[in-house]
Amino acid sequence: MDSLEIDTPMNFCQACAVRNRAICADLDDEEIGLLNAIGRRKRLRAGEQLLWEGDEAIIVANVVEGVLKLSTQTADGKEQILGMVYPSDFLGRPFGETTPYGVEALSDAQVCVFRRADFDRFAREHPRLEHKLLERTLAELDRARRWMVLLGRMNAEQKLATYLVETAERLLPANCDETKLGDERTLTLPLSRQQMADVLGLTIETVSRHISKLKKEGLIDLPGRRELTINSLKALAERGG
Amino acid sequence: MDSLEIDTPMNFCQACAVRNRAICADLDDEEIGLLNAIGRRKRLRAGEQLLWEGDEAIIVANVVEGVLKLSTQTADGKEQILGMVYPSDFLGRPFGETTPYGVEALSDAQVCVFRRADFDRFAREHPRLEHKLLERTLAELDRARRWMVLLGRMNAEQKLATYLVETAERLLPANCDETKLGDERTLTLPLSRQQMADVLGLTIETVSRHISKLKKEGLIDLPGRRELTINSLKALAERGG
DNA sequence: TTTTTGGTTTGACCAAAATCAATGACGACC
DNA sequence: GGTCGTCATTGATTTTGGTCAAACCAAAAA
Repeated sequence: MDSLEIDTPMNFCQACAVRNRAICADLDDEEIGLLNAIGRRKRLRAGEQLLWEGDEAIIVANVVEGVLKLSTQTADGKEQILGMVYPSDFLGRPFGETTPYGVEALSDAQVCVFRRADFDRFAREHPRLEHKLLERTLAELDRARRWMVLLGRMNAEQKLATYLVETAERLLPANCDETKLGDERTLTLPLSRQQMADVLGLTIETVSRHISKLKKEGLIDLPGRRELTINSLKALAERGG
Repeated sequence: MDSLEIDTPMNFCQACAVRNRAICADLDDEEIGLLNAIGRRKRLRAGEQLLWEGDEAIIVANVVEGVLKLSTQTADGKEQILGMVYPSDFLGRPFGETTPYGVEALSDAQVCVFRRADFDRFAREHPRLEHKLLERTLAELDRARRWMVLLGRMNAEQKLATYLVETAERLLPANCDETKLGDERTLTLPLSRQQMADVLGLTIETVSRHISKLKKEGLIDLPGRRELTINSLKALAERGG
């Protein structure tokens, strides 16, 4: 299957949901028009793979909608999730020969796809875009390094608590605190237990055990397998070290 | 102490040892002159700290000579080394408020230091420099992510073997192989056992034990505490998973 | 030379997480 | 409503790496 298969022409950047947050935010109308001409909108179903690890780096993309994971396999078959990308995030490896990780949609998703060669050329000719990309890449590097501390120096409980706090901060309605009740402290986990294990460098059993432990201790509740209620974000954050 | 203390004015980029490899490589003479005007050469002694974690991001720098480590502390006092920088590498956090890691010289070193504000302005006005910085940052992100796999999914032996192979590949004379004898397969380790532990997310005892194990098994020899002889790079690489 | 010092090695023991193995629960589909 | 398949939980056991403590060693200082 051709990975540049076109689902929808990307005609209307103007109406794009992430127009003001993605790396194209600083471009003027003329530039947007040019970018429009080299990009294509693509829809992905949950579970569909956009890029394979080690592939020639043919494409890069902007996320418009949905959540995707970046991940890699070890020689002995274990998986490590390297990062998650959300709407307005950029993915792929510009200015590189191969894509160093696989990309898979975790939910149904929409992305703007560019051939890497086209994108590289466009970027070099448009410093404002390159600047945005640089700022994002620097922020991503900071994030990867914080995650290195989690992977290298935290125990299972700290890893899990840190992950849950981070997830809550991203997904829970803003300025939610302990005083809120019910739904407002409940979120839908974007990852399965196995995927959490792959993010945290643990096994599924260890994740499950520590989630149960946090529940038993009253810090969280589990209305459903994919539902999580935070009873005390503060206490949870303290467990994160 | 003012961290912009000047040791030597950075007058002669032309004569700089890393002139053709650092991010300034693509600049023309006029641009180099401008960059020259905002940078200062600084010497560091082994063990001296250039940046403190959490500091306002006042400065960024290019490494001219020596090796430095980027590292961070956890709440419970453990250290995680996030990366090492070598001559021609860039360090610091441009376009950011705070420096997310401490920087310490592991050997005597020389760096070109810039006030962050000056550097940021210069970079925005010189897309060729920004492009170089972007390429480096992307490469660094790839490297950080590969390290995440090591930290998250490898056991102690795999971590150590991987580290030793990587170190050998950087420090051993090029195209060295098993057929070589004696000195040509021996290198000086740039890190102490404790620092290796901090890079690999282990304790010093575990590092020591596994080094002894690899020695007992004949894959390596230890002529001195800081000396390492590789008997079989291939076999060592296999241990790395 | 002897002493001191700091990094390193080694051993005994312990705790945490992985592994192995059932069992349980939920949703999709018939 | 029942059955299948997937995912999650729980328990028993093993393995790994961490912790604590002691010995070791080499280089620098006295």
